[in-house]
Amino acid sequence: MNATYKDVKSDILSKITSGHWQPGSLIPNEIELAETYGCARATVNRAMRELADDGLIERRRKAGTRVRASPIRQARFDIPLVRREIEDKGAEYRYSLASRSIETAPDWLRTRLQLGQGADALHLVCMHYADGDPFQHEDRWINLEVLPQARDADFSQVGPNEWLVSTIPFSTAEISFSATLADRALAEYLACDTGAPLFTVERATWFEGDANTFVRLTYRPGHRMTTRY
Amino acid sequence: MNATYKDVKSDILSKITSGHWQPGSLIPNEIELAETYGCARATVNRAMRELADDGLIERRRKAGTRVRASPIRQARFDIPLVRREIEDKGAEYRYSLASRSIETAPDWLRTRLQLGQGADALHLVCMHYADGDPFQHEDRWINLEVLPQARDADFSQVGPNEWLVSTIPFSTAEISFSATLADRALAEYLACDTGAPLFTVERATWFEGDANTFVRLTYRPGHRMTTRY
DNA sequence: GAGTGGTCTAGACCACGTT
DNA sequence: ACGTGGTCTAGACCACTCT
Repeated sequence: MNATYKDVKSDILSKITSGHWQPGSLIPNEIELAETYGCARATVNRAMRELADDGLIERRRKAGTRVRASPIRQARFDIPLVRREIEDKGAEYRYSLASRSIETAPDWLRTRLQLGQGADALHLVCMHYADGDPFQHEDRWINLEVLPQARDADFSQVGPNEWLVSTIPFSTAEISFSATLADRALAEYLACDTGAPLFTVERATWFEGDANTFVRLTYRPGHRMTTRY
Repeated sequence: MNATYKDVKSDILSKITSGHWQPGSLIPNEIELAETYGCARATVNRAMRELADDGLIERRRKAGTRVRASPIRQARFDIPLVRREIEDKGAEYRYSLASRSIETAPDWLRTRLQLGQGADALHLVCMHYADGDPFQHEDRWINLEVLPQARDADFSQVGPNEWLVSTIPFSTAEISFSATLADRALAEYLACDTGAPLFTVERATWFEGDANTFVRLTYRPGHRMTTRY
């Protein structure tokens, strides 16, 4: 009696994980569950909605609620600023700007960001250090048509990431992970051997339909991105 | 008037993304918002709760609700079965078992899974193909103390992943991504050059406190994992 | 048509944390 | 102490979709 939505959720969850309710099987409807747990239907509804969001059950009007046959496993990763990533490990963060130039966007970038022909872009290469050791190499392009103020921004002290976050805090992004080989330039930046396998993150972000930046982040050898679910 | 929680959510969202409500600023409380939108407080509450879940706002009792200064960026990845990953691309899936043996768990595995000394583990090496081309190499260890039935399972037709999902459908996991170099064996399995950079996923899963499996999945060169947020 | 989940309401009480 | 969000309730109506 007087069950909270958390009580209901965890009880149903345990019925599922224990195998008491088999994958694919039908779960009692909300009214029955409300009676079972002695609570309001809205309380059951919230518990069930969260379980559905977590990918454990599948709900359809009229057809009812079923335990997912093969649960949708999803992992969530926090995408922190490099500075935080480093400082959270208790290391000292240092940033440096390696190069800065204004270029007409190369073809691959125009394709990636859907830019017009001859569009100007600010090209930055930066390094992020943890306790003095190379941690991450950043190769960034900023769309000057959308962000003309980047032309006058000073990136020698503050990284473009932090500048961007304060300039356009909310945007949609496409992010992708892959493995790349250290070429000679990268090897020098990251103080590793040429040919080392490097974990790489690429991110393109948009704000209200316009692409504003593309960045390729390459981590020092051995870097791992970890999460639990 | 008669606003739904989706109306409220998207209106608040646009006030944030447009910069109308600056990062760090205080949002009106639920009662005021309910009056503004002409709906019940519960409706506003649901909208705000979802925005908080999405990492856009920060809520604290008594202190009120604020736009996050630096939004928590989080990406969600679906972790599909390889079979689905391949079939969803419209390619034909093929599986093969390369080796199967029962071994005492090596030290690194015992550490990773917190196994006792001399624990037996089933060691499987498998390949997953897309349209006949190598797609993913799977190096898996299954804890036989927890899953003794794996000893008699036939992994020649069905991959261990699918077997595990149907055997212990729900478990917690630790997953990590990295880049590794193709050694000679991997290069042969994946039909690539030795020294190629390979995207690698490692996953350890637990069920009710007991580790049941550890797997290292290595993708063919050039593989990317992509998502939007 | 009918059963199920999806959502809204008006009100209530509680839990937390700031002041 | 008090203001805010967190949650619950009992009831209502609606939207979807299966039969």
